[in-house]
Amino acid sequence: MIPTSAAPAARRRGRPPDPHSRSRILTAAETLLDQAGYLNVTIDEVATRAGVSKKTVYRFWPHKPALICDLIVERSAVLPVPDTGDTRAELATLFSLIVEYLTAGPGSTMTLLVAATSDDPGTLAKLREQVVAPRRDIARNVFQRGIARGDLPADVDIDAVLDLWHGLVAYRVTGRPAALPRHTVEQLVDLAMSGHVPRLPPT
Amino acid sequence: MIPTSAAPAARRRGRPPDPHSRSRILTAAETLLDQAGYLNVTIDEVATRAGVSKKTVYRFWPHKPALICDLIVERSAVLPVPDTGDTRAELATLFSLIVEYLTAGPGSTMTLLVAATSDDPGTLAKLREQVVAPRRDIARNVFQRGIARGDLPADVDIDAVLDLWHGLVAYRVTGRPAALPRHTVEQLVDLAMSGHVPRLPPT
Amino acid sequence: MIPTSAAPAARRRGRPPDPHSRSRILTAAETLLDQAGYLNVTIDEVATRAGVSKKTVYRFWPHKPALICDLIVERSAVLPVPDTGDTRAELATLFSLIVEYLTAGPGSTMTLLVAATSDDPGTLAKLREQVVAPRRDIARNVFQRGIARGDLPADVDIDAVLDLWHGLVAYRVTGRPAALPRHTVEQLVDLAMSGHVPRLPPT
Amino acid sequence: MIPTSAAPAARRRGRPPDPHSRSRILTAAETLLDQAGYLNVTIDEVATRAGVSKKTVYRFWPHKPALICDLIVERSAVLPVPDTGDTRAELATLFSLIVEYLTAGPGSTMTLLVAATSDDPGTLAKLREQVVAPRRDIARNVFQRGIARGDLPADVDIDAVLDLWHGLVAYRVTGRPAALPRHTVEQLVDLAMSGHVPRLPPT
DNA sequence: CTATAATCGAGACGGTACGTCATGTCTTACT
DNA sequence: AGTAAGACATGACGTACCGTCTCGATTATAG
Repeated sequence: MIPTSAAPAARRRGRPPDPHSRSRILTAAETLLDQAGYLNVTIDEVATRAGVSKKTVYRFWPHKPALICDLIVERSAVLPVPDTGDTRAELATLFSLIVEYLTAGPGSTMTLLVAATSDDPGTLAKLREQVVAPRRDIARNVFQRGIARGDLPADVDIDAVLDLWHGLVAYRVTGRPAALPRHTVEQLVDLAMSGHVPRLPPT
Repeated sequence: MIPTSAAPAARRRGRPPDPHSRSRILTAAETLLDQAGYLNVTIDEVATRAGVSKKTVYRFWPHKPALICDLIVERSAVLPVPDTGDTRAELATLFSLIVEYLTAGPGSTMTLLVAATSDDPGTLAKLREQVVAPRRDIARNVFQRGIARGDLPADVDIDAVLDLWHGLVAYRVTGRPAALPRHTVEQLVDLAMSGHVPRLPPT
Repeated sequence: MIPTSAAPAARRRGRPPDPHSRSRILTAAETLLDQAGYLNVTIDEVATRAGVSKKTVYRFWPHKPALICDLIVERSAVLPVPDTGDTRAELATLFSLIVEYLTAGPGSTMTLLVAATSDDPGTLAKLREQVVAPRRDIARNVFQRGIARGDLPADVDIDAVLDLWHGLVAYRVTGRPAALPRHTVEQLVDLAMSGHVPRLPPT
Repeated sequence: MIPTSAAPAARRRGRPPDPHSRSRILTAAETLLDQAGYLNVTIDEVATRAGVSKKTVYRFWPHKPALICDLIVERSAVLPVPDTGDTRAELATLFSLIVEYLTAGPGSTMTLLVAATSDDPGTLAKLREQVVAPRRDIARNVFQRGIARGDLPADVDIDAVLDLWHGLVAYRVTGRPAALPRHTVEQLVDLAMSGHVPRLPPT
């Protein structure tokens, strides 16, 4: 057989880390999370399903919440809301992405994870910096484009509006399970378009 | 008139459960919950502090989540929003009660509790019927009084408005920690007063 | 005038104890003992099977070992070895009664009960006074009749012989389960008849 | 010659059990057993004293009786009765070792242990195979040496004699507490030496 | 005929041990 | 060096039995 590997310079010693492990652990954790819920995810079970030892899991993450946190970080695709020139359409897109994220996507675990991590500021901070903040920036951009186009008042309290939207969706998922009808979503977008939303205080 | 008196109630036998124990357990659990958080509440510790055996705890509740559930049920005082004739003031009162409930009150444990109960539909149902629903009814009344007075449009989608408000507060507490400034609250009340909120679809 | 009934014996007031309870409890305990063994006998279960409350059980006996003790006491029929004039036949009868008692009768629990009661001198004493001692007296009589008839040496160490016999049977039941063949029993009786057994030391 | 070497033994993986733990647990259990008796031995306490977690205890043994069983197995030193050429002296030594074993040694727990294991045939079998049987073999050898030397009849029913001896001692310890005087022991040895003991049936 | 007093069945109670399980760390042997 | 297997300390879980203690019903004597 032909000796492949053309003398890779600066040979590292020892067995190289398995690049697949990390993602296999994340996949296993995700499956379990969906099936059993956060509190029933077991590191033992994750390791078994990933065909990996617990040691390896703990090499990548210091503890369970950190693992779940990363799971959410990596699975939280950035909000794809292209600049189409149509402010109303962009807001509608944004809203439906929020719904999808919090309903079926990784965001549905967020609330719970945050609750379970309430005594672990580090993981909590990471979650906010790497998941919440980037998404919020994108969402904010959508509003700012609308303001720039003159479609939205300049003093719209963007964060308040986004928190209202996120909050509504999240609450209908966990707190008081109920559907979110199409027309309610459209009304909320219309209210934003017409400026009937919280405004920033005059500086 | 037919006296709809219920059946003779099938005489119970044996020593009745000590209602004293029950409330002492709940009190101990509440203290622990406030001090250490849901995940650190221990049945052993609750029993010890209540001066009660573990067996007695498990006689009243089948497992930890059920205990905490009852704790929240009993401690979730009904929303006291008296009919003052002033719709705007009543809405403001309602909003601040929501804030208080979700920030410092029993509502702050709800998320984790709901998660821990995910495989116990009974407890979950109880939580919703005895805590969420009654509070929602009271809140709805405040809006209906406003409608009756002509201060609010008849087709306000009350549940949507309340979910928006609850959601915003909950999200600012857990998901994206941020203060909820006074003026934002007032703007939200004003928007409701002016009817710039979701409406029910025409039937 | 009728003399007011000489000494009405201080008539007790209140509901009289149910005379059946005691024996029904003993019967239930006996059944359970046979089925599940001493360590698996539960007062709860005994009470349930006897159709009686635990309170009633504890009215008759202070604790579990005492109940089992009484069970053995009452079920240990006195050794019926009639004086037939035939010493050898009487010894054989005695031996087979010992075998029956320790193998299938109440005696089979004795060893265990004694072990379990090792820290309860009171119950232990009762057991010895009311069960072991009376049986021993009868057994001793059989030997003394043999001595009186001149069939046995006067200095036979009766207690040693009886302890040898009891010990052998008990050991074959619990310590080293094995059958006790007929011919072994006969040999032991023969050895006693021929005086080849421990003797009392010369006083 | 065929090398009867066993299979390559299917290489075990993972961290091997710490043999240190095992013996420390046994030591702790032994201390507790001596101090408090079988029924008062607590796995929690054993684990604490051994500086070991309960889990570790349950890794080695499935339940308490199994632990105590192993304790007795390991602490039951084989009967040291050297071949001195003097049959009578050897029998006396054997008898006194039996007394010591059943009086102060591990044998005194046997009864309760056997009872506690009544629904676990495996543990029971182990107890008999590894404790009772080896001791019996040694004891039997002493008699067989005596037979070979011509000091004892060839058809002595060794097991019967040994069961008589064990039974007597055990009975005087538990069933009918009484001293076992020196002269009684000597008489029993003499009876064996003179062949006045049960014999095997002619085959 | 009512008051008093005891027993009864049912079962809650404090205590204590049980045996199981999850977390996060550490060890061994293999690659 | 990195890994899979898996033992380890810690500590909560929920269950079982013991012996005690109510509760309301029942059943007798006493007045």
